[in-house]
Amino acid sequence: MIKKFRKSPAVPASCWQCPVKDLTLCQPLKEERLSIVQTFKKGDRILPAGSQLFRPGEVCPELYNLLDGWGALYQVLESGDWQILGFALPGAFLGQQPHLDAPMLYGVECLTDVAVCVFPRREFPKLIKDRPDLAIRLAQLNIQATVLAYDHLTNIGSRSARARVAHLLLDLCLRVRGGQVSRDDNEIDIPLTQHHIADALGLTSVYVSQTLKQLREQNLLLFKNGRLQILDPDGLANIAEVAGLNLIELP
Amino acid sequence: MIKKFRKSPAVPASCWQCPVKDLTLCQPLKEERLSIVQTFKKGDRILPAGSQLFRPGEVCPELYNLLDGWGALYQVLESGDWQILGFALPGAFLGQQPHLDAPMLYGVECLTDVAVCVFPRREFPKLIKDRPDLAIRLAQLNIQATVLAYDHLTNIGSRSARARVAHLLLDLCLRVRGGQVSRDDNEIDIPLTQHHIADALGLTSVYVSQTLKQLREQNLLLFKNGRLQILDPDGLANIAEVAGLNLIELP
DNA sequence: ATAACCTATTGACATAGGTTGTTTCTTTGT
DNA sequence: ACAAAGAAACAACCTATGTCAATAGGTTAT
Repeated sequence: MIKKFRKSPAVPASCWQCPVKDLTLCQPLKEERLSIVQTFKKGDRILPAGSQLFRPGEVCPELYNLLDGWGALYQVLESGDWQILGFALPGAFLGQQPHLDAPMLYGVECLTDVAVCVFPRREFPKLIKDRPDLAIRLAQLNIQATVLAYDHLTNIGSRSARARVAHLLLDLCLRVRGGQVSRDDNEIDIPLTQHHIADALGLTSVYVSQTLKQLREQNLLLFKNGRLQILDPDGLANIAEVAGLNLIELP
Repeated sequence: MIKKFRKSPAVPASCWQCPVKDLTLCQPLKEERLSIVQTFKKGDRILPAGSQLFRPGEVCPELYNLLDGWGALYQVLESGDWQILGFALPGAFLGQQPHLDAPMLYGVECLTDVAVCVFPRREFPKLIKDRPDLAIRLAQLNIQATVLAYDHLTNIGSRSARARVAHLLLDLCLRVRGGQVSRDDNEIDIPLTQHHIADALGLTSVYVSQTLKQLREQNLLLFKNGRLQILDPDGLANIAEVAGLNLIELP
């Protein structure tokens, strides 16, 4: 767990002060209409790094807006292996499932201290019912999630270890920065251990270590203690075999 | 391409005769309300096996309801490698993207002759706007797609080749059958070559061949010419390391 | 019936990445 | 400041899967 560079998260006083109101489900709600959500939400919550927002197999009575911090979506198999499905950044809307009341098909672990806004699951359909803009926004968020998963899938399924690591780190960098990586302002916090990276990419942590060493020795990047520096964005993108199409920008 | 066992697809005379009207986007529309879609849709289309519904990178002016046949969603990388992201069965709603007008981030290839119902993309928001039930249904379909992608991800990222193959075939069998696999009625058409399976699972076709041979010699399954027989569902499920949670049932 | 082309099978060999274990470095808590 | 726990680094060895090449069977088109 890497906490060093992270401030502890705080919850907003109200929806109008919400730090992610323009990123998450609430995006379509302008000013006065935000009260819809303000009265619907169950409250806010702070969770410590390492805790579970919910676990696979568990019936979870809530849905969450990630306000601050990072989460990891994961599944675990019989063998005990973890697979990290993706990383959730502020603005992510978490906890949805095909069947509202079914046991969760995946879990979310907090990678940092985390602040979430909590919605009651059972009432949720009522919230979006008769609110087409919210329903449309929900559909859009879910497509984004699908496409993110597709890219991750391609990364794991078709690339070498080096390319996978390069691609993941570049991608995270872009998501944190909202689309831009420049050569000067290139240092960001990525609260992941090499083990997390390994679990996300279907590799071993020791091989991730070797791979990062390689990339470091080629002056492509530095990754140390949850801090990433992209030294050579173009070189990295090249190694990552980015087909141009695969870098998603989020609206 | 495997056509032998397949009948050629036909398009329905109208939405009321649509074979997938209760599976796809239109599910919430009962009887008379189906006319909404009937007047909105652009028409139907038949595509031959091997053709592309749309290609990655291309701007696609339409959205599709898969009426009959199978498709494969895929991405391709610089190196020329394919990654199959998932298989589309009748009822799938295809062509969505985070940005309506952007070049497609993935492609869809027809694995069999295929019939689709065509929607104009630009007008699509108008269709679901003010129709919360459709918007909600859309969101739900998209969650299903995400969860399917998650399972696929876990399969590729964490399992051995044997387990991957077993898992994929079991999963397809369940999707075709709508949730049930019995020991007697266990033979289904799966219009895939070993090469498709390899591309979906991040393996080589020659290794898939060896793996299938193994599974065959252990009397677990038979896969020949696009026809799959599950001989030992429990044994297979065991090999597939199914954590119980991972078998999705579609509503 | 023949040719051309996929698709699958098999075998020999190569390698990317896994495993295990030890050491060293950081971070965290007292 | 020190101890304990967690991350990372390094090395020696191993194996699951890939690569290449040759063969054979099926399917489609002429």
